[in-house]
Amino acid sequence: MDTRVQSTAKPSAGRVTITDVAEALGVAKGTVSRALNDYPDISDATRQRIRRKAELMGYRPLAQAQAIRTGRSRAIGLVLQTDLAGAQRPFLSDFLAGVSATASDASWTLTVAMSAGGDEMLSTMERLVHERKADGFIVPRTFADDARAELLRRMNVPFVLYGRLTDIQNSAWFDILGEEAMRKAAKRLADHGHKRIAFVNGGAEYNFSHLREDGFRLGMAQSGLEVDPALVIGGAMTTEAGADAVHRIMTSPNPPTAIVFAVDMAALGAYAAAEQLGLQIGSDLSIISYDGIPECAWVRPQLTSFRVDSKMAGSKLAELLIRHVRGEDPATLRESAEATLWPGGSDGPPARTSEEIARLVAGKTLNSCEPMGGQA
Amino acid sequence: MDTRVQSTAKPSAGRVTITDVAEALGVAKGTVSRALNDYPDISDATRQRIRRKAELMGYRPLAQAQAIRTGRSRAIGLVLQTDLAGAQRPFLSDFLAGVSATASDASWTLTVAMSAGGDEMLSTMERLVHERKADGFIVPRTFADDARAELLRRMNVPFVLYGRLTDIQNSAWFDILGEEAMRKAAKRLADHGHKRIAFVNGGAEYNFSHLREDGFRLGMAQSGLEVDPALVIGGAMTTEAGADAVHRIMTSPNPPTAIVFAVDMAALGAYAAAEQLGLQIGSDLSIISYDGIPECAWVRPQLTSFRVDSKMAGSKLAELLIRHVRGEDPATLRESAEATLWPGGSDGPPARTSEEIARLVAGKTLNSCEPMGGQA
DNA sequence: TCGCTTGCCGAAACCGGTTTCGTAACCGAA
DNA sequence: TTCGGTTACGAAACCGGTTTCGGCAAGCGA
Repeated sequence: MDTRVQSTAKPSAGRVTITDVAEALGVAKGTVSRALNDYPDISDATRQRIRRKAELMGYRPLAQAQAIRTGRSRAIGLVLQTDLAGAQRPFLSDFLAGVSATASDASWTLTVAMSAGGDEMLSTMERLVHERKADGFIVPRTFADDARAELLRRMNVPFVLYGRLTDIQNSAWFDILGEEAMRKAAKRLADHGHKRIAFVNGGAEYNFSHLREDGFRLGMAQSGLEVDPALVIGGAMTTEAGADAVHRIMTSPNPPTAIVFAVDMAALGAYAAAEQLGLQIGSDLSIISYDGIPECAWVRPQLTSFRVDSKMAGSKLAELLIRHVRGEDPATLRESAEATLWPGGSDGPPARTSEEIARLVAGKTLNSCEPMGGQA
Repeated sequence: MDTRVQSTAKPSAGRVTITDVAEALGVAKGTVSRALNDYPDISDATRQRIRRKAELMGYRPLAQAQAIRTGRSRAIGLVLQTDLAGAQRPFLSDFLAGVSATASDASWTLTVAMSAGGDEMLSTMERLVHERKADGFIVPRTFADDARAELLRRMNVPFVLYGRLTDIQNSAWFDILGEEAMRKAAKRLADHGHKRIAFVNGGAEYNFSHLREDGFRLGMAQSGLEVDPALVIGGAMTTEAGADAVHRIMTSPNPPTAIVFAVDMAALGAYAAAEQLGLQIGSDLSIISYDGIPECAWVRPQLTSFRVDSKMAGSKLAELLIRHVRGEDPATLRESAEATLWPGGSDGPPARTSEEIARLVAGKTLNSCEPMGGQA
């Protein structure tokens, strides 16, 4: 009768270790390791035998244990900026879903940290690398001059940028062609019959802002329209900033009949501003934006926007990073995708001329102007 | 020929290891380990000496290496449900910020995974445990009967629930007292002068739904009002479901003048429904909700809601989990907090009686009724 | 037949820690 | 002075893997 007690409080509680597999086959554990890792000095017959047995026993190597020798633990690092919580809120969930799905499929995991910007973020990344909690990083929201990329390059840690970098550095990236969307937005408005079209850009510190402005200008040029420098405003990343920009633009002497926004959050500010100025969005003022955040469907009329598939982006970035860590040349790890137009009711043929709008607005602006009231 | 990319550099590139510290002091590395881990058989003098030197050299133990012996890698696990992406979107960013901040302070890290619900989620958690990528879990959105909690209990893995559990199981949790908010919401509406108040609840599978309904009923009772069973609808977790519920409630023979919602996402649906029915929110129909998601500030009038501090919740949960993993009795690891009222313009004294509303609505409902048009 | 590769695998060192075990040195009591 | 018991630490085993090293046997050309 078997009277053994199972109370072994070993840390390997229940796990199948490489030693178990080796003993079951009567081979050395080094042989098992080499067989599973495709070393060339293991015969095909033995490799097959070990493979099958390992599979059968449900052996899965412990990433931790591998890491202390190899330095790699199959973990993707993602450090988010705390003070951008509002800006990333709409995307984060989808983005994480994409990253996580791809990571899981490859038996990788995802280590997430949030920190303030600047040096704190850099030291967080350094800590994760030193503690081997991340083999490489996804770097979201690439800055025109990105300290994170610099740090990682210096430490020789693989990374993939979400957003291209201007300088011709040897880095991997995935990006959505925002400039193409901006070009199409300008053309779409021109096709509606708009002549004076404004552009509200995001922060100049982000690399995408420059690209999107280029795209807008290209679209205008292709439609035979001129860009009035007075109608290009930058730095609008929030609803408040967007509302403020719209207010300034629409109260100028020669207001536009349409506005292209680089980011949805700014475009949403147009609704409050338009209400204040007595303008109807979709007729008096057409707007098209970019991002495709769910809030687009909240406002009336719904915001026409170019939708970015954040889940796909996360998935792609994870894939590129894993390939990078596995040794592929980063220069070959560059991909892009396009945003797709989601038409709402916020754009259409101009209902009034610039002069009519100016008169209309002039009547309203005698009152004080508070960009956005309430909780936000 | 071996084409794999072998790491040529030492894995410990630049790191200070325990051996470095031991050699620098001329002691055995076991001694360093015991000194830093507060073993009782190390003299105070030696302990101090080692502590100082380790600090000075910038030694930080490698969680991975510790893990293969101790089984713990100082990592918090968080598995999110993919198909709830929409529902968690508003909170996720803040929540992660809280978890991450507390984790970082304790030199812990956060491993995030997303998966579909059901068995896939359970096996994801199992994988993370076996691979030692998580020492314990934060379990968000507790179900009334929660398979995750069961699994973790069976595997003897520490976890902390975000949301109480009904059965008197020996588990740790943090929770916001939603029932208290619902009670206050009912009272506030009663104080406005409302007599007929409806309640739109979340899904019955969530434990919080039962608690919130109890809170609503308590508030009604305390205000001397009766709850009409016809005015209590459950299962509304999305905007569409909320709009649908409002439509059903307001087209009933004896409609209410106010509605309390268990979740903001459902409450937001009231705006579309009210517009369709020709009702003014804030006067014809008062609504108060719960969650305090940023979208509350988007709608007009702004939604009065009880705001949950998700960042604080994440932070608390992380703290409780770490203490749990460190050995504290889970029964002592239970905390709660209250949501705070954020007044908007969506509630006020009733502008019409139930009969007037019924007549008003009757005139509108001749047309077809589409709950929500557009992209969403 | 001999010597030399070459293929294949076992043995052992190693990674960076933790934990067990054994013992020298010190202590107070006899 | 001797003896038994602590105290405090070194040495070594161990965790679960990877990687190096060396040796045996088969294969090959001379």
